Amino acid sequence: MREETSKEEMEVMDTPERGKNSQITTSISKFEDSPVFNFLNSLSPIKPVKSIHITQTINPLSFASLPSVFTSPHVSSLRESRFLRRHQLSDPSKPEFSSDNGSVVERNKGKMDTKKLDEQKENLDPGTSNGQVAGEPSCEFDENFNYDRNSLKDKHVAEHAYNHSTLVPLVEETSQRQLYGSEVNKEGVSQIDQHKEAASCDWESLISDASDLLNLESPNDAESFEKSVDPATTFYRSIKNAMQNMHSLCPVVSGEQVGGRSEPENLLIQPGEGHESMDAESHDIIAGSSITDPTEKMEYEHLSGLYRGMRRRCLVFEMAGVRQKHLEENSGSDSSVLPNTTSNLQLVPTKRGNDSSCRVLPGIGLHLNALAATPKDYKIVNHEASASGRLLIGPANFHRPNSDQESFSNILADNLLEREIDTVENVGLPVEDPCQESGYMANEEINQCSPKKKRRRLEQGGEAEACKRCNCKKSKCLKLYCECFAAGVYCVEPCACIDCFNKPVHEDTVLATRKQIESRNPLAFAPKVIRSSDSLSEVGEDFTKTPASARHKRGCNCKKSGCLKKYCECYQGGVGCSINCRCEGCKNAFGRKDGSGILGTDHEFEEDETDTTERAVLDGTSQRTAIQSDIEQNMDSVPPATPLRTGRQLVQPFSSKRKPPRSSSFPSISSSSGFPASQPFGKSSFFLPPPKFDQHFETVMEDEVPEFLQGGSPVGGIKSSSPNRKRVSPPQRVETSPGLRSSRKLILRSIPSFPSLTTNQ
DNA sequence: GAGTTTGAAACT
DNA sequence: CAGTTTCAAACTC
Repeated sequence: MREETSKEEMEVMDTPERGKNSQITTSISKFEDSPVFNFLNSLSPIKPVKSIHITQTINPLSFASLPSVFTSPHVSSLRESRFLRRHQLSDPSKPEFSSDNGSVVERNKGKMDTKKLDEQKENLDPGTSNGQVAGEPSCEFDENFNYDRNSLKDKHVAEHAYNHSTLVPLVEETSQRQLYGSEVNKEGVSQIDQHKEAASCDWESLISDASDLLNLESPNDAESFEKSVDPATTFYRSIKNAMQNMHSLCPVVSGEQVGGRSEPENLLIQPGEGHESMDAESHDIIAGSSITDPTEKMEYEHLSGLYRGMRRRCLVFEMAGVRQKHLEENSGSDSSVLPNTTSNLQLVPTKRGNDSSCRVLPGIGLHLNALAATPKDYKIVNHEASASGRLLIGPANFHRPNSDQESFSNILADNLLEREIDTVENVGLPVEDPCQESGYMANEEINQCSPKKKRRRLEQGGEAEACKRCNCKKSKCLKLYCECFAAGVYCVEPCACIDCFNKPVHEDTVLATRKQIESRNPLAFAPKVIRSSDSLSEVGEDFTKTPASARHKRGCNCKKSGCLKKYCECYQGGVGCSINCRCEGCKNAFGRKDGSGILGTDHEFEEDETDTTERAVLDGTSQRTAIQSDIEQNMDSVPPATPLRTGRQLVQPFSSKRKPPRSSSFPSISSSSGFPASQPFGKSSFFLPPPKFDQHFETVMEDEVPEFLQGGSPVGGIKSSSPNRKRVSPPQRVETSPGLRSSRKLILRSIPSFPSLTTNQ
């Protein structure tokens, strides 16, 4: 097993070393062929996998890594990954490294000195600074955990390296550097300590840089990184130089050679490393590989940010009910990778009321919880729908990176879309970001820890969640009037609500209320805006389209606003009006009901949704169609049916498939967040709500997960049921519209299955 | 910051 | 299902 992992790692490392890998594999194969090996194999149920396995294992590893990421909230997977990278790879070239270091340092010390923090804050954007600072606490554990892991790994590596520096093919200079460093350390413990100290110091100094980097997000900060790193960097450099010299002297060092020689050693070494270390490495490697590209890094960051944002409140929400389970489950599921993280999250003391959100993390919102609860679901969701991932926040995040790049890409695309949308909005529409970023940001960020505002936006849900603040005076924040509640998040300090019951303290009440609402409208907490992943990815370029691609499940009922103001949920969600809308005088900039809008016809939307849903579910395109059709059909009959996702089932509580009134629309986020039970997909939770852009995200997110819902297109179906029915009625399915719809029809036919899904609830 | 407008949510 | 009321956000001043 280990061997495989090591191999995988090697592969991951990719680059020139592959040749090595081949060699290694050969050696391994020899090893395997040995009588002893055979004997062992006979004893062990585990069949010896040859080099081939490696590839497979890699994936698993990646997954494992994901969870870790997931677990770490604020810091977000990114940091962790980065962090790991650093330690393991200690790749100076990467700017992130510095940031990671910073985080690491903090971890080590527990917390940065207030002064340092302040400095960092100053350096950082207000939003980011807040997020980091606030968020750090929550993340600390995770970070620490990672740190430990890294240290462990480093130790292992060092040892191994020491014996067989060549063994570690990892590779690249950075990795080599570490190895060398480790070797050096071995030579003298004192040296090691010194190095560590130096490193720590560097880390600290780096932290600020890291924060800056984070803000900047510029991938190419190697230079800055180095500068910032000074001590550590210098140290590594010296080591590196020495290593290079060594290499010059001894050709062996090259990965290939190493692989050839040490194969056996490698095997041993890896095994030696604890699972954790393995995971960490894998993570690191993965991260490294994934991150390698600046663009990728960016994406990563975005995602992480989103996740971060998402986590906050939603998580909190669920904490109440689910927490315990989640904790257990999470620990269990994630445990492999991040057991600590979960605990960490929980542990993370929330500084504020908001903090509760942080706490929540562990619990996650109901939706989230549901997701968390069922790891399987997670995976599914993740893979299938990025959206779900969102809700899940954690999960989604995780998955994306490793397993589903597609989802990842989708997410990224979503982000892009959001951005685009922003641009669009700039053009005409108002952006809500301000709230999020400005006011909420701080709080939210704090909770989330994620510095990046963008992410927040992206995470509609997150934003919504994060940013959302309510002002409820009479509803006690226990009705959908309350944005927080609707989003499935607890109210936080920023909220100006009166007699608020939407707090962790009143979990029972909140949950009960949610159930009631869901009983009425299963989709009440579902994302309001559904976006088809397809639309995103496909549309991609045309942000104009993108908005259109997404739709409001229910549709709006605007009469005076012309769907040009936030009063309009469609507009607010950054999506065009669709057939489902009953609006009068629709002038929605994102797309008019009549189809005159940017996007074009509602039909498209519908299609998109269906597509998205399908995609989310199937990944496979071909399947999609079938599935979509099914889904759509289901939707008609049933809500979103999310057959796919188990979560859906939960989500769908709404008994009546159709009925789900509009609910289908709800903010995915909310749905997720809030009432977890119903919608596992929490995904939506991320995005959903209000947020305009966020919504986009949400929509996106939703697309994936919600897709189910959508798929459900249900929206339409649901819508029909919902108050808006009028709009709905036309509902999509009917297909008044030409071409696109026709497709739908087909889909509907195929559908039948759904009902069962919906039935679950 | 107060008041108005708006449309969703909730209620009948 | 339709109509009305309630509510809080969005908006305006």
